[in-house]
Amino acid sequence: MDKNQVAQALEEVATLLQLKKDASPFEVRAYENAARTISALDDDIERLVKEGRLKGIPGLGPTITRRIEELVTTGRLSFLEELRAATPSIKLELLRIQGLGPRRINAIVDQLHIASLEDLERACKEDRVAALPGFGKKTQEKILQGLAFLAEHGHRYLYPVAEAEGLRMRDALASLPEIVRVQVAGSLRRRRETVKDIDIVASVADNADSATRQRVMNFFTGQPGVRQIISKGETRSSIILASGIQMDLRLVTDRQFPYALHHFTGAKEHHIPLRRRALSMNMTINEYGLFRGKEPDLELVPCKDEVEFYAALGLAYIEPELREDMGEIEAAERGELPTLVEERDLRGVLHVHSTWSDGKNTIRELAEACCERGLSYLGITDHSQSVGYANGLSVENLQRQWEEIDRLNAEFAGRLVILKGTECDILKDGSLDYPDEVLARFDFVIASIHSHFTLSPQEQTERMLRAIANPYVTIIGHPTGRLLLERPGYTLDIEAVIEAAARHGVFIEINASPQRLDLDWRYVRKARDRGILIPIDPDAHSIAGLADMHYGVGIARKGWLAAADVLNTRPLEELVALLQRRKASR
DNA sequence: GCCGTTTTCGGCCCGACTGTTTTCAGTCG
Repeated sequence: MDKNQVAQALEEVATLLQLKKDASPFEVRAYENAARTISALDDDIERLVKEGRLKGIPGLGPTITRRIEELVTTGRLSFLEELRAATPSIKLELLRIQGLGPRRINAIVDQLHIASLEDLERACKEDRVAALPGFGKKTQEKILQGLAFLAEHGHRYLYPVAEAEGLRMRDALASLPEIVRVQVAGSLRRRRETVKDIDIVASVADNADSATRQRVMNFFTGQPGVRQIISKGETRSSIILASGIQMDLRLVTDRQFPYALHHFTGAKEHHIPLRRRALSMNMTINEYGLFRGKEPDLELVPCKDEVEFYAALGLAYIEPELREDMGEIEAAERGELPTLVEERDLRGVLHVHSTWSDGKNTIRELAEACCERGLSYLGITDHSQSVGYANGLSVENLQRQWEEIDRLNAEFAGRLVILKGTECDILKDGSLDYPDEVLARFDFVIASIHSHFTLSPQEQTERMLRAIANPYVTIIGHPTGRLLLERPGYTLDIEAVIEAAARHGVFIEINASPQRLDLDWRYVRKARDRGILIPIDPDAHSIAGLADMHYGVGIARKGWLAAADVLNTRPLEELVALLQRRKASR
């Protein structure tokens, strides 16, 4: 049993607990905290349990420690099983409906004997929900809307969709004379791989009146493409856009802006320890300020931006991408946060498809586009021979492609170097899709899985480990094969993959395609800690696809990567040396 | 359920908006 399974069980306990009628919100939080604590552990959970070292970890008291020990040693958690047995599954389903929390869910299910979403819809239409104490017509109508929304948009959005909407609204608001500062906040600013809603924070002058705020809110809710107004006040309004995504605007005075921006950037998990820290320093944090002292003698600690905000708490500035309660506060305290990689640090690209396989542009067109982007090398990696659907290259066609690359390199000399690469399939048994004598002739080899997704976790891991051990493999492509919001990755032991890659000197890519963003940022940091250099690869199938590097950089930053941790920030000579060192070591 | 250099009991991050109320509960972020 690994720590993620333990964390998942604790999270499930928290979810089920809050649906109990006499639930204590603090008990719920205790399990949520414990789940986070466990997933942040560096040590092996089974060893910690065996050696009795769970005790003393902050956040794990006697009860939860006992429960974890039971789970790890027996593989079962009786407390969780009791909770599951006592909680109708419909209550869990209803949690996904906006506006329905534990209290209302209990009232609905227990008093109206609702067993399905269809039951609930019928109860609403028959006015039985509105008749419940504490409910009314409007609540019932909201529930109906929530049901419809869940049916249509019960999912999250890919980062680029949300980013485009967020920037469009930010720019529209910035054009208003009433607005002093405006910025996108929330999970979008933290560059999460998917986004549920968009938060925007804007400021008006410190002396702005109510009418000014109303004008801004009218503008916001009156934008083209607003499908529905969920709520509208003078400091907060929520809308649903035509794309189905929800957008919230928070309006504050300009003096409050840095605090509000920080507050609405989150993550909630980052705020909780930060506020605890503030309290220990005789300060309190809310969205309107950082205050010293206690009520009623609160004194604002002036901050003109977030840098000063963190400084007031004795911390180095924490970039939004890092605000996930993954150790960033401790690192900021010690002054050990990395300087995160930026797009302009990238010197070249290594994972690009051309018309030789399933790409839309010729190598020449791609090379020109790279020059325009100021890049100095381009790795062409068309698919290998067995990938029929993607027009994979036979050995014969490879030879012709290499001749073309040689000609183009002569033509582009001094501007760009084109490297001969391949995205070579990892076959079912872990062998590669070209013979060794062919692999030996590439400048570099990306090895990827594109078939047999349903092998057992053990088989899939062994398959991947065998590929990593192949001396001609330079980079592992999209290591889990996930497609965000579509399908999970193939099940394999990613920690074992990282371990093997570190041992063999193989790089693991961040596939920058916004549908993939694979390696996941949570593992990027682990790979970095094991000394693995990470290429940020666009997996471009066209010139436009080169721009996806932007999303890969976001994930690299979330994974704490500095420029030095990224393979393709290296100048050409250094990159070639690194690729050859790998060759020489076999 | 966890925690403690004011506390082993009584706190636990904090505020906006909505709707059903007539002073507040529920939900959300």
